[in-house]
Amino acid sequence: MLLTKASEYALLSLIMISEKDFPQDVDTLSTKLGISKSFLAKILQSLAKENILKSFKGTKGGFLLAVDPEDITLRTIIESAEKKPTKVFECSLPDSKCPSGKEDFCKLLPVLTKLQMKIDLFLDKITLKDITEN
Amino acid sequence: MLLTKASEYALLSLIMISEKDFPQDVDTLSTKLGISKSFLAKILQSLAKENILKSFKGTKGGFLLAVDPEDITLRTIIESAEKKPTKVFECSLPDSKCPSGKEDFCKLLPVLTKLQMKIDLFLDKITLKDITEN
DNA sequence: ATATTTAGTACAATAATAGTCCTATTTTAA
DNA sequence: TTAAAATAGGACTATTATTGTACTAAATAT
Repeated sequence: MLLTKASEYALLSLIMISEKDFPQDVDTLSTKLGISKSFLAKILQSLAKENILKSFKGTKGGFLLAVDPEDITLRTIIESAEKKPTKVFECSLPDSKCPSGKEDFCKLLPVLTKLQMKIDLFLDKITLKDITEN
Repeated sequence: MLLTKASEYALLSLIMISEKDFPQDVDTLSTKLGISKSFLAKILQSLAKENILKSFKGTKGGFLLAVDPEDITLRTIIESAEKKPTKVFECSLPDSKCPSGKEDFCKLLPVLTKLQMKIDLFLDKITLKDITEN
């Protein structure tokens, strides 16, 4: 699976947060989604660290979008939630064992890199606005 | 990560197997790749079960391609190795908690389904022949 | 016959994901 | 100015998926 629950929860929270113009707190959000409060808190904190969300402590605190929905791409959201880029594949063999043998390039890498590029392009093109509007 | 080592090893093995016209045994293949013999055996057995490979027991036994390289798609190989379709995402929330709320559809699903379709299309289009020839 | 090789299953180890818990800090508002 | 409400952060635990091992059975070439 390319995306984990961290991304799922991040995206669903962002949809909910973007609908309001006052901060949504983790307790409210996690209750609405029916998921763990602490886990969601960690995820939203990651999004805040990456400047997708602005966080407010204290009473009436919570999370607000830090930027316009059209400036937040799916890729940014997902990479922030997963705390690493979403990779199709990572070669695990040492060069010496690559069956490409004499030829000094891997036969697999070019095709999988092409797929990676397609995915990245897609995730870069879709913004939170695209998801929420309609 | 979309692909696990099972797919990586499956693909690399298929590249090697397709280069020979006599059966390649697991011991030889695993040694060449520098990976676990039993693990690779299980993977190749999966491929045989899905009729990607033909297996031969006994002395001089091993694995051979069961069909022409141009008839084996990346998707078939990967799904056989992973023993399940490669999914971008699987919704884990009950409908009642989906923040799409009143509207009875998920805002996330359409966009992620579109990505899934793009990936599937790509994996269906590439064959083992495309990978091996160069 | 026997050595070689795949088939199959049950098990074990490791790693990634998902989730919990506690304490500290900040902020609002009574 | 203090109490309550919230995020911040880190350490820890639990669960699940991946990766790998071990063993036994079945088939086959020589």
